[in-house]
Amino acid sequence: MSLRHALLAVLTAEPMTGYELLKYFDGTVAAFWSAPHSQVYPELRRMEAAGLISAEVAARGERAQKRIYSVTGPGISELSDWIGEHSTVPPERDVARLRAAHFEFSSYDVARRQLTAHLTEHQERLTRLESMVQAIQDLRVPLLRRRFEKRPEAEHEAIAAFKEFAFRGQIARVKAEIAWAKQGLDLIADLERRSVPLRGPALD
Amino acid sequence: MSLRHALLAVLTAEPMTGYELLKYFDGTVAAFWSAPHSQVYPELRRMEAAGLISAEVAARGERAQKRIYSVTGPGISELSDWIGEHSTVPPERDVARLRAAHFEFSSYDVARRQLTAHLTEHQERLTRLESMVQAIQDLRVPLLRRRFEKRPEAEHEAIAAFKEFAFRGQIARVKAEIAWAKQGLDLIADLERRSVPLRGPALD
DNA sequence: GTAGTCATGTAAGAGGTTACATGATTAG
DNA sequence: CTAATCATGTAACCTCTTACATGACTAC
Repeated sequence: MSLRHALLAVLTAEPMTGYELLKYFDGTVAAFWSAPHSQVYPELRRMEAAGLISAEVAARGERAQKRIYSVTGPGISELSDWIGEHSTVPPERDVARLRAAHFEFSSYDVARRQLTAHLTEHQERLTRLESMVQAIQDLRVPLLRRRFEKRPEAEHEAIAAFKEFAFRGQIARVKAEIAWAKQGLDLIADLERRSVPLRGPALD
Repeated sequence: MSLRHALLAVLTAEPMTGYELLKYFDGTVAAFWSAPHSQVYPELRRMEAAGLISAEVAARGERAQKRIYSVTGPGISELSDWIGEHSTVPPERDVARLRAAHFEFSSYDVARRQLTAHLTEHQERLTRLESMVQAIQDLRVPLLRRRFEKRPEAEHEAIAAFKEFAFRGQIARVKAEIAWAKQGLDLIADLERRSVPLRGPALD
């Protein structure tokens, strides 16, 4: 149940509404975790019921209201405990790899299209991730600035370092995917040039 | 719905029972996809109902029976179509990274323990994956040999190449994880040596 | 006989996706 | 006045996890 901890983690930066939280889930934090609003709003209610966060009902305009959530003491403890928990790596479920392992049921054209899509998708991801790391270094990340405001200056270095470290992990991963896709395209080019036959979708 | 295609992919190698399929899911194929038996048996029944596989009921001993599944023509088509389908990369959900991004709520000791666990877990994976690649190259993989027996020799090269390629993708990924964990341990050593304070789980 | 393997299920519940749904506020 | 944004829900459905359950066969 990590959605809960992802939400807690964001809320430790500053109190905010579910709606604002969702924007961070589509932006910065999405690199590690994301969730649709249909999952976030009910979870926030449950977390409130569990005492991990508290809501302040504020007015927006004349009639409308909004709930601004803050992390409570028990919420911080919960987050802290979770950081130290032992967790087994979840079983692999990788569609791209499963496909690639059975490209012989398709054609060189189809395989090339899949790998090209994989490549461009991860190249785009890489660009986003690298600009995030740059933004962390330049202290241009709003959420990070809020964190800094709440904590003594001596702690700032470690806070930023861990964020950057996490993003560097994602960068390493997408770079590995990019290299893999390129290798695959090379492999296909070679097999095709040498006219190595594939099984294809032939009925039997 | 990729469980279905993972099962189809394995069954194309040779007809087998759900039980045997599960062993492959714990062995070779587990590097890309895995599922518990409680998910596999019902799915096989559904696939049979959909005409993608057919079951031959065979006797085991005097009283007991078993169902040996084979992929049908429509099953091969389904697998082939799926190879070419466009699929969006699923949203990231990475507990290790989410944790690492918030290590400041913990202690250097706890962070080190998490990263060490990450490191050793992926080192073990690496060993397994590398021995799998070796086994593919030496043609010591039973499932691959069955595939070869069913296909003309000219196709063997591409079949093996795609399997190896897929495993190399997993190897690249775990190597990236290993490097990341090491960088994290270095980072922690440096911060700790310089006595950079962390927030810790302090209640506020 | 008994432990290990072969073989196959059901079911409750957690977590996640997708679609349906509503309404207020604000900027142009 | 109208479109975009703010704000929050419900519900059906699918996938996956975990636990409960059963029984035959085989080697010792």
